[in-house]
Amino acid sequence: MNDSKNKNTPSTEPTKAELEILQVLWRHGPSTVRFVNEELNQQKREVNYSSTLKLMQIMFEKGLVRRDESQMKHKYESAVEESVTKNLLLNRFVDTLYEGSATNLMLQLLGNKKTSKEEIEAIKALIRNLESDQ
Amino acid sequence: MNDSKNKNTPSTEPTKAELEILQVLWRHGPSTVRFVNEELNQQKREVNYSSTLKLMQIMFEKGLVRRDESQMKHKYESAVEESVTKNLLLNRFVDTLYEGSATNLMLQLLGNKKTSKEEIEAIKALIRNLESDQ
DNA sequence: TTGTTCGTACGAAATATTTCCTACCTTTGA
DNA sequence: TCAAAGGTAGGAAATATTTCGTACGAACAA
Repeated sequence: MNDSKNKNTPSTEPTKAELEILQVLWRHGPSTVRFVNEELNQQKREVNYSSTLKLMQIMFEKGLVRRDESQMKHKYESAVEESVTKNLLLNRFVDTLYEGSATNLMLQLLGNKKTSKEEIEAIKALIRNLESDQ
Repeated sequence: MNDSKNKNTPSTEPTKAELEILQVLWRHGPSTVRFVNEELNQQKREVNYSSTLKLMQIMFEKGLVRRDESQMKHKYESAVEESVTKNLLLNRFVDTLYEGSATNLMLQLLGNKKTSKEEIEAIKALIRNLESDQ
């Protein structure tokens, strides 16, 4: 089944390369292939224009993006919501690595050297807000 | 460069299937191929014995696992530490999806429907402990 | 001893994903 | 008008990953 009409949930998980493209679209809104390609080259790595084009065409077929073909330079935009997609990936991640337990992930995060003191502070503040809201 | 001598950091990211095998090894310690294969079939999905074997041989070449060949039934064990590997994957995940910000990930996690009330409670408790420790 | 079971090794096929070449059309500027 | 620049489409190659068939040796039971 293909739920390309469903604006939210990607029927198929975006691959790594597809995710990079989605990020550009989420950040910049409707964009041409050339723009996306230039962003990728600038932000990530060398990619040939036609590679980006092909990928975006595939994403179109999968329903991951919509496109406006009224102009020659097609405008592509994400067909899946950022938060929903990230949530999906996050859940999958937590399921496979932390037995589905967000707490386990948290523990890892808080013990993680890459998580700075400021980050931990921010997280604590976040929790305090949640607590007072209740 | 191949750091298979380094007990901790995988030189190459484990793939999805490799990760499944590592999980079994982490949970059960040194195991035979047959045991791992049976675990996978029970916990995850149908896999042919020789597929599991092949994968574990590849992991051996990559230095992801060590093996004891003194018996005919080789015993494999993880050559990469669970927490280190998970940390690596977690960091990569946070980098690609949340601009490297653990806080951003937290926000997503706390707003996530799949994260139960109990989970959130546990996280809060966790933070309270951290606070009082300081 | 001999056949059956269970092990390893390894090539190769099957899939999934990514990259790029090439054809061909449209736009634009000299 | 026409060449150059820039678009799309799509096939096919290149890679990465996963799966499995098959050969062959060791162990074991009849």
